[in-house]
Amino acid sequence: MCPGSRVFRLKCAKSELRLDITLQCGQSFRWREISPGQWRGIIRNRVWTLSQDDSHIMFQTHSSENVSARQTDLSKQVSTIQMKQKASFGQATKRKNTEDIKMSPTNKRIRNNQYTKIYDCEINELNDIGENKLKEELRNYFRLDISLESMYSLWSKADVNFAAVSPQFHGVRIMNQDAVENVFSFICSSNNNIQRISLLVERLCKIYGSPLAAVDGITWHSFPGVSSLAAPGVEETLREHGFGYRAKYIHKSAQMIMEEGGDSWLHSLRSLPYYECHSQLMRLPGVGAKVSDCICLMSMGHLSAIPVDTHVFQIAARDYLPHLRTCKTVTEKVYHEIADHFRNVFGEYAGWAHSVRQMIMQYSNISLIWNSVAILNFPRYI
DNA sequence: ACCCGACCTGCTAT
DNA sequence: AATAGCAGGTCGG
Repeated sequence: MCPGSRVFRLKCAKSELRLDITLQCGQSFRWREISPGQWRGIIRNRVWTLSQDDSHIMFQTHSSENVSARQTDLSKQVSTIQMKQKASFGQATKRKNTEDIKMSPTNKRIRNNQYTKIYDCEINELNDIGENKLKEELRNYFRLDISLESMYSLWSKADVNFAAVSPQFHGVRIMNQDAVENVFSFICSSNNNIQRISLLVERLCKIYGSPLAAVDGITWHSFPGVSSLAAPGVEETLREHGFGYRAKYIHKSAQMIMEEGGDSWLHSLRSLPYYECHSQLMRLPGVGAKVSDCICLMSMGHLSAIPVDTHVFQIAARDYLPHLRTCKTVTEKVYHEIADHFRNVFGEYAGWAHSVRQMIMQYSNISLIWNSVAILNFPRYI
């Protein structure tokens, strides 16, 4: 572990949580394996490092105390200007943002590293967080209040395929993610691969997020607020940064969320019944049925939501619903038929069960491609 | 109601 | 060395 901040232990059997698959299976796109068995990422605007043994999760959090002190006056100026721009999104002109885009790579590098000083005071206030509160955040993020062992045995009874693949892969969890991060990450996911999704999400944070802490020389940024993604010029900027057609979706969705009432509107969807939540999210540009279900499942607390992607469609047609083999495309009707089928099979936590099965299958396949003898590792990103 | 092509980008496999 | 093919989709005709 990185020296400087204290390492805590949270009692948690490995059969209840397996970090490697859970963190790298395409739920969240911001976790990195910084050394074997050691993961670093962000929960609730704090940088965490996690590892585990058979009985405990070891964790530590990182604050900007660790940010190296090198900072020039120039970069301070740059960052102050940037902050002002961010703060006054309402009055920000398109031209200001265009200037932003055209910054030289050097200036960009300076800028990206250097909001830090400004945030020091805020972060230091956060330092006073007790061990118990951190543990609570961890429990909440991984939904540790739900016992997985009993769920696995339930799901194994419900589905022979689950029973077949699950024994070697206990502890795969659906995380309870931040809704804003979830929405925009999965807008990035359309017609895309995990490697590039991770890259885009990281880029989004670097451009529009704020620095949280520098750890081992790497500055970690918060996920951008909705208002900064709704600001003028965002689409153009994101296009220049390789987001392709998703740039428009991100910008328009951010604007729509702001019109509806911002974060509080998004969070209020949690309390709607699943189907209503699902259709409300689908109003956002770039959010179709599949992405909406990802969000329902991973950040809205609707654990019966089943994201049906092309892969799920193929498996469903092959192994469960043969009459769908002739379908050319996944229409809304077919989509719901597949989702409803798995909800009937698995019951209340169908989305979790189904995702675990998919992840395991995917994990196994990918590993087998990488090493034809043993199941070793998930591919590393970046 | 269903089907189809277009859409950005970057990595693979010919 | 160039180029089709494709990746956990979405949208509009």
